[in-house]
Formats: sequence, C-alpha cells, structure tokens
Amino acid sequence: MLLDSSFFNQKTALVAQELLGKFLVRRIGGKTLSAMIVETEAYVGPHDLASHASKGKTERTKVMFEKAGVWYVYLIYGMYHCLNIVTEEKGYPSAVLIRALELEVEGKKIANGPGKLCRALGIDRKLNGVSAVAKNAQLFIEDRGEKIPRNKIVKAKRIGVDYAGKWKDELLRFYIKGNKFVSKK
DNA sequence: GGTATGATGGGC
DNA sequence: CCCATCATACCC
Repeated sequence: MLLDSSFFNQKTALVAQELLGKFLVRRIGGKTLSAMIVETEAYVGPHDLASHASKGKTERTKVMFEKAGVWYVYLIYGMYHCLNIVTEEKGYPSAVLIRALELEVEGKKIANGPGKLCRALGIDRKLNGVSAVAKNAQLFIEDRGEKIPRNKIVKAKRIGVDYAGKWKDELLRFYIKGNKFVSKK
C-alpha cells in the first residue's frame, strides 16, 4: 500500500518511527528498486536547532515548509545527497531523514548511510520538492505489512549535529534493534 | 579495535 | 566560514 499525505501529516517523531519497516521504492530507467527502511532521524520544527529550518526559510530550506509528502533532497559536504520526507502541516518546517536501507549487492551493504543510499538509488537534487504521494511518483514509500514492534525500535541521539546545543542530545534517531544495515551503533 | 583527515561545493 | 558524509590512513 502506498503511503499517502495523511500518513506524513503527523508528528515528525511518530512518522520517523512508523517509517521503520516500510519500503522505499525507486523507479529509474525502466527498473524498479526497493528496500526496507531500517534507520531514520526526525527534524521536528523551527525550534529544533539541528534542523536546517531553524535558520528560517531560505532558498534551500523552503521545501521543508511544504505540505507533508514532498521530498527534501540536499547536497552535503559537496559530494553526497541526503533524502528527507517532509512532514506535518504546510507552513510548518519539519522532515524525516532516511538514513539506511536493508539493501545489498554481491554481499556488500550499499545503503547503510544517508549518502550511500542516495548513491545506490540514483537520488539527487532533481527530486527536491517532488511529491512522494503523486500517482506516478518515481520515488515513494510502501507499506508491505511489516510491523516493527515497539521493543525493537531503538531511540538514540542524531548523528553529526554537535552544533545544535541542547538539541544534539534529543533522542530523535530511530533504528531497528540488531539490524546489520544501521549506519552506526 | 579505534581516531583523524581529505575530498568537494553550496549555503549562509 | 560551516556543514544531517564517506573512505582511507594510520595507530593501538
């Protein structure tokens, strides 16, 4: 079942947890790739100092203010892309960063990190601002009936946000306990 | 096992 | 100047 805008229009920390066990589906060059989401992070609003949107609405961050169910893709460190899905009401900047997928090729994990996952699925800024819930979306998320029990969801600090004051210690990173594709312990 | 660092470019 | 990263180098 395709996840729709009502799913993404909920509290960001809830969406981040609910996305564990869902499948990210990519249509590219006539092929379809899909893999289970095993790790996410929530960027919960303009007051969240770890969020790009805490600096206000700019050319880069304006997508975070869009309605729920739009992709927010940006370039980081000059060489990697990060994939986020916008959440909550239009005008309220928040999103979930998808950090890792259960995906391997010839025994090699190729999506155990936000930059690697974008490389593996051919995701770049062309998808920024594009809908994940439109009929013919090239990139969307499906519920395939997998349900991750609460006691298998680990809550942890987010990665790479040491600049965020007290927000750096918030437990807004979520991953499936024991999963080998999670990017960091 | 661990920590340190360079690559590389756009945002502020 | 600073990054919501990754691969590699080197050290214990």
